[in-house]
Amino acid sequence: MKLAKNYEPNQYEADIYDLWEGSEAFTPKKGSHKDSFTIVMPPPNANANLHIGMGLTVAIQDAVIRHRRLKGKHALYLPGADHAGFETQSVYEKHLAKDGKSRFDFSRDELYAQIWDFVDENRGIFEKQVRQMGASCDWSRYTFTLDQKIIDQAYKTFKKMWDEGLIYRSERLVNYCTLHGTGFADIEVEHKEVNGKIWSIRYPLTDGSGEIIVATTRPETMLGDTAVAVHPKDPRYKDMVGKTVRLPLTHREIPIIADEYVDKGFGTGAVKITPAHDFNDSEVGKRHDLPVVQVISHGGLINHNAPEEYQNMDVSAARIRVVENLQKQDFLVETKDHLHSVGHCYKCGTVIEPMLKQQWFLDMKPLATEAIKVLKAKKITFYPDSKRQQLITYLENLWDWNLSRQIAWGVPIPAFVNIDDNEDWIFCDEVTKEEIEKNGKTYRRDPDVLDTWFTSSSWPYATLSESDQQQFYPNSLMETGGEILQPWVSRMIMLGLYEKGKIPFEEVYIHGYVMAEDGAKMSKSVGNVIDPMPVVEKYGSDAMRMGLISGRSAGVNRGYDNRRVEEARNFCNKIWNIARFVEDKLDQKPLKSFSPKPKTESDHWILHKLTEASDQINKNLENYKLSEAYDVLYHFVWDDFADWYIESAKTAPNAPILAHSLCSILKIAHPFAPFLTETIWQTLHPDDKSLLINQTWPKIGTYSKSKSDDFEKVQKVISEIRHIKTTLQIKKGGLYYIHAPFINLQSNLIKSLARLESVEQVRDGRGLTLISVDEKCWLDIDFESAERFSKQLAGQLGDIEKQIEILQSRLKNSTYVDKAPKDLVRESKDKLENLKKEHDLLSTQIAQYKGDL
RNA sequence: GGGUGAUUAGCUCAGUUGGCUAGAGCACCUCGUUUACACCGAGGGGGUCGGGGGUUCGAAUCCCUCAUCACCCACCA
Repeated sequence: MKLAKNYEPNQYEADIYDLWEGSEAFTPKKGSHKDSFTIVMPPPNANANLHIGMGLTVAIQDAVIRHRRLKGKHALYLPGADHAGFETQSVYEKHLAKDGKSRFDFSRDELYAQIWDFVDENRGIFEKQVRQMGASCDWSRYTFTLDQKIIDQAYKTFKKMWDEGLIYRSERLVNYCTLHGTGFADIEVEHKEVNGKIWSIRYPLTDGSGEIIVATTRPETMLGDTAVAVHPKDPRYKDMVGKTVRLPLTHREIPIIADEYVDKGFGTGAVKITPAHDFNDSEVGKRHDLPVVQVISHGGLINHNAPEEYQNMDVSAARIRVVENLQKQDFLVETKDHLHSVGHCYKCGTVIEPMLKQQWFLDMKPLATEAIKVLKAKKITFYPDSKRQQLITYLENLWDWNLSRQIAWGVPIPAFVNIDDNEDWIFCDEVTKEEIEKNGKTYRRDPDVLDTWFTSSSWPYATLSESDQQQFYPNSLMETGGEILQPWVSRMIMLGLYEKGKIPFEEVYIHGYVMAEDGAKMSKSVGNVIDPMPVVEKYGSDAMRMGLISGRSAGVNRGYDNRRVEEARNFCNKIWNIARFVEDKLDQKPLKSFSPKPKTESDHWILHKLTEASDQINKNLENYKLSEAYDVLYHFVWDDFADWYIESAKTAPNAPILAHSLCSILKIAHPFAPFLTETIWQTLHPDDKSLLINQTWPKIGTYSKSKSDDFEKVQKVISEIRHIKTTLQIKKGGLYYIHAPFINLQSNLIKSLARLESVEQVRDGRGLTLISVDEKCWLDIDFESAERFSKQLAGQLGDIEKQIEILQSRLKNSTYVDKAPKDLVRESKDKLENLKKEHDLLSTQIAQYKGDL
């Protein structure tokens, strides 16, 4: 089989993936933990097609996995999908809305079943797309977050925490979205700056001795006020503490209390306290044992605890009415504009209402403390390291975690309450039943489900069987985007330590977001989301992967750049054509059957360069410098191998060296361009069942360093001549054809390239031609370009003189000679010597050139 | 309010403990009718590394300060 002229990725990619998947290549062999390498894929949401960010995820993770596999590790890349509880349900609700329905038209079980089908369909699409991107995952270990083993693990953990008193049930303020009808964890609330107003309101003292003026941004909540607070050391209000005020509009009598929480400098220094609808107020209320008056319902309407006038109004309407009435009754002192931060539902943008609710909470203190310890001890390496500190800060300020969600799509909370007293809770994992009997009593299931992060936080071990855990836990690398550092990475660390007593992974690599091409964040509502699949179809999966990796470093957000993908596509084609050239010289023998025997200087040089490149790429990949590794590969293959070695090898190709080099290039390029390299490998091993994916990283080649250096000297000469006028070219039959102005240089060059003893000269009006005696090689000298070059040479001479000056003054500086590292000083001296020589050479050349003309 | 990161060529970005004339890709200009490749080859132009100050023999790199832009966190009514 011959390689076609251009690389057309979509002709090969699907077949190649099947070839891999059909073999055992993706399944790691059994072995020790030390000899293994694991990445458990952060499960993408199973509710939608993949976007380009997943392309980057796969590109990075798969490159690392393939590299470790080539290095001889038992590499496991475990794929998965996330049911993404609330996320998925809200996507599905949008589907329902199109048909004019809402989730409240269905029972929980019906809804659950419908979403299950919906997700099942999408999961197929997503799995196919991950395959198209070339991810070398072990599909036999594929895990969905609603698989029984994950649920079992979640219940096991839940029970353990329950038994140890870490999980508790409590009526507390939670972040509540009145539109979605569910509570959230703190991390899910999005704070936005909002231009609001701040109102100052007169609260008259009941004893008629005056008034106190409070400032608030939410006047409607005053319907539920149960106190006014001032700072204990505030002289303005010292005498008022202990008195009571008559709450305007509702006319309830509430006390004035003193609490450290109040900031004397803000507003009027007096704060209204609404324990039912504000987190701070709730804390103050607890300290002072204040009553809690809830005036906003879970649907976001004012309830029966408020005066009738306001009942069933929504919050914003109530606010307007309250302000109007305050003004009418002369309680309003002033209104000012006020910029402040307000929590919003991250999905629908509804203002989050702090709402009193019975929920399950997890006490985070003990878990966080352990996690902070391992983070501070650097037991886990972070790329970039700044993310580690960020996590510590987060963990240090963590509040208890609200585990309850009032949605259908998720893992039911395995808790049942005694229907007689509504207080006696028992743990039971028979969650398919609504009610159970125990000890002659009836218990009803908690209708809520667990926060999706609670189940997915066991991901590093729950995905693995018992025996797998021996080999693959802790995982080697957790590679993920920065947006889930806090909600997910932190919790995996806490739960891993809690359940397994070990860190869940040894290294964490955080990639930045792929932004839209203009640098803005991609979002569905803006409509600038980039779909990776058309990119894969147009340029190939390899080009997309390399294009995303190229020039991108850990933790940094960057826009998608199609030029990078085109660059990578061209690179794929370059490798392809290198393979075609080499294929011609192989004489039908399999690529890997050659052992290299370097003959010429260039042979030694390319083996040296190859060794250097494979070494650097290896080191960069080990340190997760994907972009740098790719860069080394790109320039080695293109500049060194294609532009220098192949060009110089055209006259007398050394097949074993070409074959060996290509063989190595395929291996070191494989992590970046798996499809392309495997396609070439398969084509060049027609009668062989071996797979490139299973080969081993290239061994260090043997070469002579001095001969390699010799070739670099030749390169330098050639470069100089090219600089004069372009063409070092090979005619049919392998003739050199060179334009150049300098006889001496030319003669040397011809000799070094063609190893000739003598040359003949022919001169005409336009220039001078040098021809080797056997007429296999000649140089054509063009006076016109020589003229141009003379100016450049003069410039060059000037540059060298400047450098000499700098070096000389540096070396005259005694502090430099004393303080700078000795080898640096020596280097400077050597360099000065070389520059001087170069200067002399150039001067003579210029003189000679004038003679030539 | 607190924190983090960024600012380098026309564009998108590299530049790991301070040390070769600051790099790449794309774009631009000149040249080339080459059986590996025009998804190509050779060459070229283009940057006072955001401004200012400091430390140092030496700063894109360390410190201070100012400016602009991102992002994250947060219970100041």
